[in-house]
Amino acid sequence: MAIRFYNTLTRAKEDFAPLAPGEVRMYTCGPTVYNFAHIGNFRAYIFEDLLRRHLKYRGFKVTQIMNLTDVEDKVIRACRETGEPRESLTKRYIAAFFEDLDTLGIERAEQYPAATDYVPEMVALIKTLRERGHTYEHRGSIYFKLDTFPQYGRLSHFRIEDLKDGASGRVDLDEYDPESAKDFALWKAYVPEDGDIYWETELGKGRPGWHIECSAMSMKLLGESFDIHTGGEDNMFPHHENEIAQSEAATGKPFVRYWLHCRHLMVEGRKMSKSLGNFHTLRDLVERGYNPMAIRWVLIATHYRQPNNFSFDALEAANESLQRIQDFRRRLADVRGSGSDLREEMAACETAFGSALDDDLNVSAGLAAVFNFIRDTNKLIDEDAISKAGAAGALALLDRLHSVTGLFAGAKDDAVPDEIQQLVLERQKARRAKNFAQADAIREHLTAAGWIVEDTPDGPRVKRALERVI
RNA sequence: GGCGGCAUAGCCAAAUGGUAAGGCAGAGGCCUGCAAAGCCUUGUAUUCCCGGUUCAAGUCCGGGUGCCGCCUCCA
Repeated sequence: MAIRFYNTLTRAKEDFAPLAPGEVRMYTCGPTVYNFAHIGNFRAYIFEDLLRRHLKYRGFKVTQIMNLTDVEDKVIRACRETGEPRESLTKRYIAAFFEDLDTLGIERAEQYPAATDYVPEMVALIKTLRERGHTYEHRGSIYFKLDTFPQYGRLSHFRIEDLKDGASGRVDLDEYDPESAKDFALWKAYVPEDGDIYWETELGKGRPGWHIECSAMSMKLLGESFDIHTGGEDNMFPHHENEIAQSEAATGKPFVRYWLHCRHLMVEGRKMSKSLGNFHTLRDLVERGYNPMAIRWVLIATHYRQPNNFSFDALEAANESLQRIQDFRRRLADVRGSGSDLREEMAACETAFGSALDDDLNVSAGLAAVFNFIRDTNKLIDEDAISKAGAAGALALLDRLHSVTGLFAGAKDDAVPDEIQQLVLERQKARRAKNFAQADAIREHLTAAGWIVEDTPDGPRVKRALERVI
């Protein structure tokens, strides 16, 4: 069955076929590096991670580009307020961003171009637009003239005349320069507030507008037409709409074939906001002792086009689910007997999982397939009806599905320290002597140290308790 | 004011118009010295409310209610 994606452009699920067979070129809108990213940002990055991983799982060669916006109003404001030079400020937050990606097990894109490294490309693109009559100048800034691009609004399904100037409250219309508030800046003339953040170019002294970087970098690195472009739903308008206008007006070619947008994250049923006190950066949660993989689970387990309700109850549930998977892996690793090689069960699981993901990344249905497999296989393990090869195959299956979801890894640190092992042995001795009081005391001691003992027919098994809330 | 989306059990969350997956939590049981893990059983689910279409509606249509996103630089 074909892979299908919901394309914002057509508002329908479409069969996916890349321009070049076997190769997918995708551009995923990245962070503005003026602050630590919050978990809402990471919902988008994890959705994009799932997308690239599933495409790879399906055999595509993936080239993913994610931009780093290191010059933009908020960056400049942060520099002005802190007095820190732009270079060092953005460098710090870029480093933090990559740390966060690692924390959540997000695979690296092929390239992370920074906007400031592509100023010449942006200038060239703006010059092309100027030559083609799509721009006008106003007080040294260069704007895109929307009425030269009649297709404007095709992605967000907005009609220009329906847009209400300033309705978002973000623009002070009295101070707004262009001929129409809907025209957007390609190049912004230098103002004193910009400090030392400017470029001397053929377009004058100033800096690029926000939207132009994505057009310039994506077309430079992926070609004038490419397969997939993603972002959060808020990027649909105006950012992506403007990218389409800039790119297609400049090249005359279709810019992007599949536009995928993910819905926002809510926290405890409300929109995440500082004033509601439910605003969380990844770092906050990790510092508070939450398991990063449980965070990944919560962020990934809801279909990307559904609003995802992040809650601490859900985080706890995700932690338990991870524990269940790790226990399952441990049981498989201990299988020694003979019996079923699980061939049919594994095929059924992987088929169900794969077709769920093929269907617009329906990860919830995919997880259900995995849990069904886990339950059925656990039953067989209880009955001692699985071969060693079958258990090894099941572990290999989990590894394959892990490559898509990043959720099915084994326990990170299975090495049991000698002193813990010693206590386990002592406890076992006490149990053999029917000295259960002592055995239980040792067990409590182990639990306090973060280790859980399970008595099995093959003897005691010790595992580390998963990280959880402190 | 305009455009778009969502509402499924205590929580999280799936479901080509064909009779409501899965996870977590809770309850009972098997197993266990006791646990843990695992398994079994367990949720009358009025699928937000009111109408309608249909042999059949969580799903389609209309009207409410609530929430979310966008309307110039927020994933």
